[in-house]
Amino acid sequence: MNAGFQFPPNVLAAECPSRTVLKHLTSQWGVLVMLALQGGTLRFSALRRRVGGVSERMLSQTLQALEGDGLVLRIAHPVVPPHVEYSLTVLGVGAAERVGALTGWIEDHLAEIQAAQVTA
Amino acid sequence: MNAGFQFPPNVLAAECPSRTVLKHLTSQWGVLVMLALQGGTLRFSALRRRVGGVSERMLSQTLQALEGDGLVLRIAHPVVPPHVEYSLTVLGVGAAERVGALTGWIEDHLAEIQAAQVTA
DNA sequence: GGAAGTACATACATAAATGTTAGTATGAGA
DNA sequence: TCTCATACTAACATTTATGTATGTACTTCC
Repeated sequence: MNAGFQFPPNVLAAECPSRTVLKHLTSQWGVLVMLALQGGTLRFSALRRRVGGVSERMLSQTLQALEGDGLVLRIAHPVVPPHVEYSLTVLGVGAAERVGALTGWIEDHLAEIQAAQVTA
Repeated sequence: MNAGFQFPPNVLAAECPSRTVLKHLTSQWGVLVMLALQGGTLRFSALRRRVGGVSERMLSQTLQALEGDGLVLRIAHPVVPPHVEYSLTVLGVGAAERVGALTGWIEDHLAEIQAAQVTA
């Protein structure tokens, strides 16, 4: 059924397949896309406006990676001006919660961090 | 006191300073180092052995970034064969908890994710 | 005596991430 | 008619991340 991996999964192990998922989720744009989709379904261009600084290319690549991991659902309506909607899968909602907890923590403690930066 | 940033902090905004901290924490090695230090104080070489795949160069750079954000504490004992200890600061403990929640989630749901990858 | 371990820095080289520009097919609005 | 918006892809250029090799100063173990 599965290849010869070590179990249970451990991200600290270099060859653990969880590393790939970790990379997708913690990539610069991966984090932000998950966060943006936490607010609900969004179209490609709306997502692009929501995530400050993403290029179309990066957004599309990031979405494909997350879709490939089963975290994001892509629904394309075959209409003439393209209409595609992105949302979180059930699995994605769980991941987004943890990602959101991290970014939320950073936002809440940014002042303290900046104070530490000056002192150090 | 502070420059002309927008408040409150918002990672979805391209110019928000929280983006820098996010980058450090979600960098490939940043995540893993925080995780490794969750288990307690470690010396440089022990840390290197713990985090599968890091090179000395990356480990040292990562530690410096995290130290600069006030998340990691570095204590150097001025002895002849160098002896340096790394640990999480109070601030770092909070960050590590969120990072750990994310990596833990990934490890716990890796099977589901892999199933989705095959199907998709 | 020679090898190995410690905690790095520095220089160089390469791999990976990201950005920029242009292009596609078509409909709506000025 | 001309431009804009949509959701992309492909090609190319650049920046950033990461790896590799080497050196250091001194000590301990074989």
